[in-house]
Amino acid sequence: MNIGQAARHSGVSAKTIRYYESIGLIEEAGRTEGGYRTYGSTDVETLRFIQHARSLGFSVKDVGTLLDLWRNRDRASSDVKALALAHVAEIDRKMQELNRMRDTLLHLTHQCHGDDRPNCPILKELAGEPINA
Amino acid sequence: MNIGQAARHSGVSAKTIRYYESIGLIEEAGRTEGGYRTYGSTDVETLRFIQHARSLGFSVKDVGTLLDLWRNRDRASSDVKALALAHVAEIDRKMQELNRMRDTLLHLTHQCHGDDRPNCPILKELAGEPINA
DNA sequence: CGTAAACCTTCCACAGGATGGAAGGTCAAG
DNA sequence: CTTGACCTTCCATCCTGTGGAAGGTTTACG
Repeated sequence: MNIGQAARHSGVSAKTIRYYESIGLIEEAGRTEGGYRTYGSTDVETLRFIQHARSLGFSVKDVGTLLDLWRNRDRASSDVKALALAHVAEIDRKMQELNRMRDTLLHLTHQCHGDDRPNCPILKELAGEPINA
Repeated sequence: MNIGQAARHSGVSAKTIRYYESIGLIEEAGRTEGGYRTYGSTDVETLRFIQHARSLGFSVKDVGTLLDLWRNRDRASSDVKALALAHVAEIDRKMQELNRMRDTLLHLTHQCHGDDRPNCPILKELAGEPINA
C-alpha cells in the first residue's frame, strides 16, 4: 500500500511517516518502480505502536527503545517497566510545575478586579512587588 | 552595566538577553564605544518581569503583551486578567492530558511483572492488544 | 607597557517533533 | 489524453533557547 493508505490505517500522517523514516525511527520503506513508498500490514502495526506510545507522551527516542524491546523477544519486561516508570516520574514533575504555576496564577487573578481600572496586582507581582509572598 | 551584570541582576542569561533583543521582545540596548551593550536599572527590572512571567509559563508572545500592558498606564486590568485566565485554562488542559497519560502508564506498569521474563503487558498494549480497555 | 583573564561581539548549528508549502513526477479513471 | 488524486524531494517554520567557534575589548596586574 501507498503512504497515504498507511497513514489512514495507522493514524500517523504521511508527512510524519516520512519524518520518522528520515530520523531512522522506522526502516526505509520499499519503493515501487515509480518511486512511491510501499507499506505492509507489519509496517502499519509498527506505526500504530509508535502512535500509541507517542500519545502516552513517550519521546521519539524512548519510542525507539520501546520498539527495540518490542521486537526483541528476549527482552526483560523489567526494562520496559523501568522506562514507563521513569516516564511517569517525568510526568509527575511536569504536573507539579504546572500546578505551581496554576496556583500562583489563580491567586493573582483572584486579587485582580478585572475591570476598567488600571490597577492590576498581576502586573505588580510580575514586576516584583510581591502582593502576598 | 554590561550584559553580564544585567544577566546576574535579572536572572536572565546573557545569551537569552541577546535572544530577546533579536526577536524584538526587548528594545535594542545602547552600546559602548567598543560595541558592548549597556543596561540600566529599568532594563534589569524589565528583564526580571520577563523572567517572572516566563516562570509562570507565559509564552514569549504573551510576555510581550504583558509588557505592553505593564508599560501602558491606561490599560484595563481586565485585559491582564483575561490573559492570565486563558493561561490557566491552557495549564488545566495540559494537566488533564498529563493525568490521562499518567493513569494509563500506572495501570500498565501495575500489570507488568517487571522481571526477567519477556512477557510484558505494556508492550502488548502499545501494540494494540488491549489488556483492559 | 605588555599580556593574560574575563568579558564581550557576531554568526551558525542544534534540540524536539513535527508541519506547511512549492515544484514537479506518477497513477488510475474516464 | 486529460484530470485529479496522490506521490516525490527539499526547504522553511514553529518555539525557546543553548552551545560553540572565531575574534574584538576591557580590566587588572606585574
